Amino acid sequence: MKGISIKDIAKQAGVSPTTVSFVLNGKAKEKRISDQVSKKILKIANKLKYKPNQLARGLRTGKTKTLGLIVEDIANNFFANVAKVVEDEADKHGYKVLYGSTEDNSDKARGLLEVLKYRQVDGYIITPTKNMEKEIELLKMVRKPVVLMDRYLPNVDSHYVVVDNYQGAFEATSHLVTQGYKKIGIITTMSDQVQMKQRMDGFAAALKKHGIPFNKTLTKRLPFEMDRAAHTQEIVKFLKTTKADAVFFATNYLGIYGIESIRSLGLRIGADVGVVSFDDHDLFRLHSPSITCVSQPIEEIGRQIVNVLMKELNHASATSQQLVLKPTLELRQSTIKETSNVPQQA
Amino acid sequence: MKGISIKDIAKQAGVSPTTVSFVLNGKAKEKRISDQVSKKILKIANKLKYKPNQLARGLRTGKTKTLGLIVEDIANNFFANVAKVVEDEADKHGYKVLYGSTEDNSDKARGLLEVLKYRQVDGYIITPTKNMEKEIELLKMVRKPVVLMDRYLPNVDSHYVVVDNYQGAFEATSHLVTQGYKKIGIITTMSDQVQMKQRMDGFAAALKKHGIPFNKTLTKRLPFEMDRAAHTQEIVKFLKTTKADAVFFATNYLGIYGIESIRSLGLRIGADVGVVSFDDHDLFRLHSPSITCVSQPIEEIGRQIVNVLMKELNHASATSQQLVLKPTLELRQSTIKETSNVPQQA
DNA sequence: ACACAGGGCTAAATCGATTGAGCGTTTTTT
DNA sequence: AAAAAACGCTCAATCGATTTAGCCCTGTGT
Repeated sequence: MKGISIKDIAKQAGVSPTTVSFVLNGKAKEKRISDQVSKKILKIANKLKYKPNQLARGLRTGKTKTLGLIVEDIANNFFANVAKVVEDEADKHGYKVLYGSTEDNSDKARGLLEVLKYRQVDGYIITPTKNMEKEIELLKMVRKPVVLMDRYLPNVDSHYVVVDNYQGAFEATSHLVTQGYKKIGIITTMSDQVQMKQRMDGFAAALKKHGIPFNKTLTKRLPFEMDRAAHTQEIVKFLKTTKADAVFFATNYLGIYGIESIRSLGLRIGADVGVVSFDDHDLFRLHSPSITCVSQPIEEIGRQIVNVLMKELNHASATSQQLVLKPTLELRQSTIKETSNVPQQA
Repeated sequence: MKGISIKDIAKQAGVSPTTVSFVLNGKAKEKRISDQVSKKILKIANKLKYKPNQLARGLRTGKTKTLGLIVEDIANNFFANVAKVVEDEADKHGYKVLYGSTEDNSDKARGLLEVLKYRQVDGYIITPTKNMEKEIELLKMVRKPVVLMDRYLPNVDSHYVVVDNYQGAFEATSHLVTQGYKKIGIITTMSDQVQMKQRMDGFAAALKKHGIPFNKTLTKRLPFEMDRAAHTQEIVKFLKTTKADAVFFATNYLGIYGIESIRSLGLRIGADVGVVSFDDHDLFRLHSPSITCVSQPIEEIGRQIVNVLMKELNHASATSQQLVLKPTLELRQSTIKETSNVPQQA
């Protein structure tokens, strides 16, 4: 039950393993192997359904045809969807994907990197956590292609694919203002990473532009590692004490917790509390009222990530590719203040 | 920037690579290596932060410490959550996970298996598609541990971890009946695989038990590969023509499409059309009205899968472990017919 | 007729770890 | 005191593919 090896082919063709290797790697011309022999080898390889042993090849070449995908949470809608696109795209290039979730925990992230390193993945797709600068630089040093996603590290010159978080938050917040909301709060994560900072900045800039003073008490930052109950509890407290009439939730899971919290207070989404969340989700689309959100172009994010990575794997480019894709503001009912909020199904 | 190898340690310790290998593999005693040398080697290995090259090791031993995870759709809530638990659990045993989605397409599944095979994964977690009997048997033949999930193949004796689909559907349907619904339909997939068959059977048995005749026109089967729009279109058509007063949706995505469809018709979920879906989802929990569903114990599913696989990897057992976990019926508002359906937030 | 240039292919080293066989020394057995 | 066993460790082959160096042969130029 062993696999077919290059030796088996060599034996059948009456040539050396070397020749077989040359032919199967498309170096027949370059290595001046005759067409006769070439064809014969190809035919036999086909007949035996030869598949190169990736371990052996990897051992020799250092290439494993494997990518490492480090996300914040593979169970999260956004990351799971990206993971799917990434898998699909990677597959087109003959790559497989090893994945792992950081839970936004730097130690876990470092552990993952460690494992992926000694598993010798060829390239990395990383949702970086705090203080990962050194690790990323190290990967650059050893010439391992890296593409950051969802966020990047301001002090590290690297490839990345993100969305325009500032713009997304700005539009979302502006929308809240133009819809007539006055006391607009933001609920975000403890993270002081760039994507959150930008969402915060976009939020603040939108308020400023519309002449609304930025009120620090209307800001709430919650740690990722808190559980659902604690999250909703905190959000409820926030809503009660601030009496905000609209909230911008800076990630999808905060949006979900937020909906839960607002409803548990008996407040009407839209009419009593305007809601916008970052990221789209089936829940946002189908909720009553439906939830306005900043939607990320997931397909394109995934495609571009792999795209950049493949370019690097083929021949490292001198300059970093830094793609900032445009998010879309999905206008829905959760930001309608005026009309009373009649559920669709009534 | 090369990694530390066993040779480097050997050199520093002034012993042969063989000795180092023995010590690092815990065979010091068995191979009668002195404590002195053992400790020295261990110390050096630690100092140099030696990490074995998995490729080399795999090439020699045939073990890659990698698992293959084949799911229907990694972007699907259920599978993504299982994937996360699987990754966590596998990690505890030093295993990494390669994943892939079948899209319920046998050819894609076969392709994935093929790739995983020549990547020499040590064990397989498979959500089988139609007609995969031969492939699974083949894996058994070559003594590769396999655990099926979500569904199993009736004609193949293999390990699996599933939920009691019959029971779940039975309870869900019984619940609909006792809530006063009379014309109960089921929307399921084209798949004639066991999990769907059992859900169908559980559905039918519940009707029968309550003296409701099974009406074939109240059954709708939709192909996985259809897109969202086509799905909702079909469901709308079904609802219009059958005038069903309740529907059991056999999977989470069908439930989601179903909610969309019912609402687009202006019908009230619960009051006009009772709804139960298989699988839980944030959307079901937070929808207005909230959606009654059959919830699968995801944590335990993931844990057991890895558990069974690890047992196999250590020493193949003679008998197949076939775990059927109990799902939970989450009672929510979508199956309340009597009271008019007031959204929570009103 | 002799050097030289391809042409067509192969031997052997290599990647890093594992492992069966075995070698010299000391200790125990009888 | 000779034989057997126990010690403590190493040699070299092996996994499968890649790759460098180079061998032998034929044909060309001078």
